[in-house]
Amino acid sequence: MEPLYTPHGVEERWQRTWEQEGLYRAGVARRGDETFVICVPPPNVTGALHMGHALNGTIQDLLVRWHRMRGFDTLWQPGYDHAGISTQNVVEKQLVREGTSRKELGREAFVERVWQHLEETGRTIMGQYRSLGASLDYERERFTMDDAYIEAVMRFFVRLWERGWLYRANRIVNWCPFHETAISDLEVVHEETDDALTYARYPFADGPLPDGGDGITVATVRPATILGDVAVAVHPGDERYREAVGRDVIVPFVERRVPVIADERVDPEFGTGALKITPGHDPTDFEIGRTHGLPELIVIGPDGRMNDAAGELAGATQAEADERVLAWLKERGRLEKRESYRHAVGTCERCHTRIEPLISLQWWCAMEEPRRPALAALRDRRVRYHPESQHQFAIRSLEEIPDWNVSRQLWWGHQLPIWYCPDGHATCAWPPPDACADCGSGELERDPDVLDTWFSSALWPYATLGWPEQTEELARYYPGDVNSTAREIIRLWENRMIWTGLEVMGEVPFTDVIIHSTILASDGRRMSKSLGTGLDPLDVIAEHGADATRYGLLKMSSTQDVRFAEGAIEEGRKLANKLWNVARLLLQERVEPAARPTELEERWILARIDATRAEVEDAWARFDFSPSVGALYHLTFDDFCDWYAEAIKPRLGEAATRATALAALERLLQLLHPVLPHVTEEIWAQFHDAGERLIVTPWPEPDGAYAADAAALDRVQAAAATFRRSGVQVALEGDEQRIFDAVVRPDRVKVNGNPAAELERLRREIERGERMLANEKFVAKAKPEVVQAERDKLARNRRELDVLEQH
RNA sequence: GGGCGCUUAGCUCAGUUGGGAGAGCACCAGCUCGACAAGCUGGGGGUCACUGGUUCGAGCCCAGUAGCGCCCACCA
Repeated sequence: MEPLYTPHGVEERWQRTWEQEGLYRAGVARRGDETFVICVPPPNVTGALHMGHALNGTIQDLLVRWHRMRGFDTLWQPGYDHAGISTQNVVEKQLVREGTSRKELGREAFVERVWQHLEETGRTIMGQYRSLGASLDYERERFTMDDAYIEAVMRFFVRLWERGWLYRANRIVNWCPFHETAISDLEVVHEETDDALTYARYPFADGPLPDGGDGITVATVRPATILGDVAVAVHPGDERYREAVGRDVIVPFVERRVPVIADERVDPEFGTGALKITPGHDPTDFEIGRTHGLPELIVIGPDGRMNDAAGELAGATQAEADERVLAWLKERGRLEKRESYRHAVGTCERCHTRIEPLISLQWWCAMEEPRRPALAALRDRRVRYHPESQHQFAIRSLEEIPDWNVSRQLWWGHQLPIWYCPDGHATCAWPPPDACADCGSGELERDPDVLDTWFSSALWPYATLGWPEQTEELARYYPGDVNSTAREIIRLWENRMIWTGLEVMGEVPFTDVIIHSTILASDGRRMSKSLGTGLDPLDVIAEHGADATRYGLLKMSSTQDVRFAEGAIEEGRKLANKLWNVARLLLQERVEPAARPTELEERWILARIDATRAEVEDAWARFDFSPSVGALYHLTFDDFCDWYAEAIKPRLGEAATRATALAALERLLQLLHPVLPHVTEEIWAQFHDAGERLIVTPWPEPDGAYAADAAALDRVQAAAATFRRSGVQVALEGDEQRIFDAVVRPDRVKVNGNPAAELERLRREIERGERMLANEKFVAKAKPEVVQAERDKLARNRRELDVLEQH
């Protein structure tokens, strides 16, 4: 064994060994009927592991390794998501670089091309999980586009249809002109953009008002949409426009006569307080239009250009149309002013093209009914989000959930199981129907749209187990236990798994959802490729090792945003190195590990290990990881190495001492294994056969045999501190003196303390205690045990002061 | 605009029901003792963002202020 532990090579070797020996398989170490199931949030096939994945993977792996050791039938389900729009986006951009396009290729060839792309790049992600030491059951990899999974998606869609929750409707949607598809609100990202606010004059159609007003000025950032105006709206309480409401104005450029209406959704503070209403191209206007029964004019097409309804501007880009409209206004003196205006504009999260709000015919899933059982489950805490604040957020999200637009005008994804006959009847069925359910026509054409990619993700916990087939695995492993993910996925994924799980299986898919921290760059900014603040976890692993990376990530995780701290990773590396070296000390001559403590320090370390076991179990059960790794660090460095190993050094030649030491080391390695799987397994292998791997060894049982000794070293440690600070030895007896001599080595170590400073410190403490106890209100009102503790402390300090003063 | 969170040592962060301000790193000093490209020991360093309040007692509870971050959001 080398003095410096180097993870490289060691970690890869164990990752291969564990997998080859089948130790990642579900149920491998089960010793009872209890199951523990986590499914990994399926990463996008196109993506690469980022720091969030690494933290999430570490948390899940810790829980899985822990439960595996506890004898649970453990399943950690891996897989990928086809990531509809993201994947299509990547391939489409490739095609653009190659000088061709999706449309040139045609749908079939394009989908073929996507599959090719996945062959090349898609399968690298699991390799990244392997590098982290993630003990997923890799043999069970699932993909949302596998045949069996497609079957599940189709069957689920038909089920929703049969429930009467699916409907087709024209609504305003977020339209991405690049991908030419609708996307959900959750896929829109708002970006600050510099725009111009144009103030345009709309004259009254029937001449000036009695008070002399001859028109209304409205403000818009998109002059081209003036062509689609069907009204001008003002706030009902706005005195400025009291006379105008009910009259008509003339829309510029198209010279259309439209009414002035009153609606309280108009903000009288903004612009002129008058809003032009364009139901075809603005969500608020759409709502107002529907309320007032206004026509819905569409002047911009799916490609983002002006359409035929725009007359002479048909085919123009919006920028061109803006110019033409502005020129028209200017010529006629209707352009009041233009001012620069910075505001948030919705863009497609994948291609960052400006979103075009568009009225479009889409399939929707009504949410009123399906959300109900999920809401009840959250309120009853049959599912709990951690931390609690996220639980509240999840509930609010379900309370406010809008109907779900499930159709996408993409080519990559699950095509809707809906067929239309020439009469326009829609038949929803799977397997594909032979005839129209309404008229019996055999001429059926399948709806070209595909499902929102999150539709298939929503089925992940049971579709991966074989649903809709009633497989043994589904019966055994559903419902699962824990799901762990990032905050922004709560509405997209978590809540949807909960309601679909309740719908299909009648039970929630898991009982706990861990919403892990977001890891920010070390300067506090968001980690992102475009900002150049991203950090590749594989680089961190390459530099410090997977164990250190895991330790560091767990150490960092705490509140919802944490800064990446390399120091935390370095701490993990030091812990692995320390463990390695104390093992070198204890394994110099091999004996059979056996806990037969005869000495005080031996009972003490066993008690300390057991106390830490309890502490760690408690923290992990609460999904609180950061303090637990700190406790393990303290146990290893301070208790195990600095006190226990030092105390037994003089007796290391005795086989019995080493046997107990190795038994203690075994327990230490077991506690550390879920955090640092590789180095612990590597050390374990130094004194165990291949037949007994640490990864599947039983987690230490509670062992209260030495609990009384947990505090036994307190006096020795206090004496050591006094000696080191002052050079004065407090009298000890027997074992305590022996341990003191072994650890402190008073005869060989020069004291660097300062007796005067120690005296002063003690006097200050005593004075403080006396002051508190002299306070009648404190003595009267504080809890009795607190008062007693103060008295004890004061007495102890006085005794120590006596000893010091005598020297 | 709404929600959530943060503000504690030079840096990154812990501080569980209110009762002696902590860790790791960095820095300074001493030691080298049977493992530790290091380790061990000790030390310096903090108005716990600010202002009020509750309390015998507040980093912790309450109200407010300021700054920062993330998420969400249809002010044209």
